[in-house]
Amino acid sequence: MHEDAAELGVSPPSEEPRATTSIDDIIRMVKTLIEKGHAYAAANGDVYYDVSSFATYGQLSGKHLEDLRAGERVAVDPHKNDPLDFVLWKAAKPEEPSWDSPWGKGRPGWHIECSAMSTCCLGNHFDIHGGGQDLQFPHHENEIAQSEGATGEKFVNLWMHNGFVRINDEKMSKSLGNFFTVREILKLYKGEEIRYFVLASHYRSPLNYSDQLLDAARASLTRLYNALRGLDVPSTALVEDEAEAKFNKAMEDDFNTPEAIAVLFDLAGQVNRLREENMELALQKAGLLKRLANVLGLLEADPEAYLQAGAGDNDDVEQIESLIQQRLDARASKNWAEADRIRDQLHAMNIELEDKDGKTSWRRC
RNA sequence: GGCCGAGUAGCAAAGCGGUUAUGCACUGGAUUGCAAAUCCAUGUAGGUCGGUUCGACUCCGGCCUCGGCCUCCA
Repeated sequence: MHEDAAELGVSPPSEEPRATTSIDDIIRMVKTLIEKGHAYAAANGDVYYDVSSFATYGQLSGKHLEDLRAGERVAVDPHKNDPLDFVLWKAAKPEEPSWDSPWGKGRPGWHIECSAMSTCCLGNHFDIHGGGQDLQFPHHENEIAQSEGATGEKFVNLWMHNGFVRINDEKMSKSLGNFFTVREILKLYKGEEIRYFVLASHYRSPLNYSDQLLDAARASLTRLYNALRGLDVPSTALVEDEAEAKFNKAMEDDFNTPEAIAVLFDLAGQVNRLREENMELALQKAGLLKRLANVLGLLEADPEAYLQAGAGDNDDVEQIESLIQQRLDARASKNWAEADRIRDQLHAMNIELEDKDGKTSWRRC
């Protein structure tokens, strides 16, 4: 998993706590919740959270307790005071791993694990908590109730719930048989292409996967790299530019990456136009383009290297360059038929040529 | 059934009560030996039915469709 994440340009986490090594913290939090009147131990050895003790329960997901009770569809556990109460500590079952606790042997409930571990690693109050949209209720709702109930402090400032990946507008799932992994896609597409594909729609929206969309991502990225190609891009670029303000505004608006990417294309167009008439300014804009794209983890590669790299192996570079030289010779003697034949041959190898200023560059397509 | 969220041109995807989103694809032109890349110009939208407004893709309501959650597990 870490390898695949790295391929997509995802930074590794600084801490990865495990529930099984956080049992003491979990027990401590459950005890605190009981002491503060937010939880109760039932006769069967379970400990439950008393939802009615937390006034704002349901606020995150916009739910009301009455609606939730009305929607009950399943037989209620008789040990709960209220059907909505959820388990903090579960009495041990014979075949399951268990730990000692003040309430007897048992194991933690799912929700409390996350509250205890996040509080331990990040403190009582932290800035951003993310997760899939399916976790908003009840899991995140329960985390808030637990953490704020235990600490008396605000839990997190901002919740980010991402949409699901779908395939042909169907949910990706094992039962539908349309399940595949990042690793499999990485055989066909570069990590940066997948990253672009993900960033090209808002994180809250569902993301529909298809090879056509990955191809489109590839084409878009090619345009951006083409704008930088052949330029000696300065590492320090324009301090002030309208584009930067627009980019930042988009990102500050709940990570509106599609809008931020549109700014990148505006800059790419400017660079392309300025190359002819004002190289100095073109370089400044290119530097800005690269710097802003880097914020999104894009355009970090050398353009030439990127455009010539295949998704798989590429051990045929020598052959390609030899063919290009043969074609240059043919062109020099105005043997257009031979030149075109070689270009067709390269095209069959998915190589696209570009003649410019007497030189020929190539890229994979 | 209840509660949230969404429905934008050929494909994908944003903002915005009136003025070009953006990318790919398509069309015409420039450039090129021909291409490619690039530039210029242009076409194609807002699920549906109503309402508010001088004016709605944008606000309000109904309907339709899709997604998430509403039990356990993580």
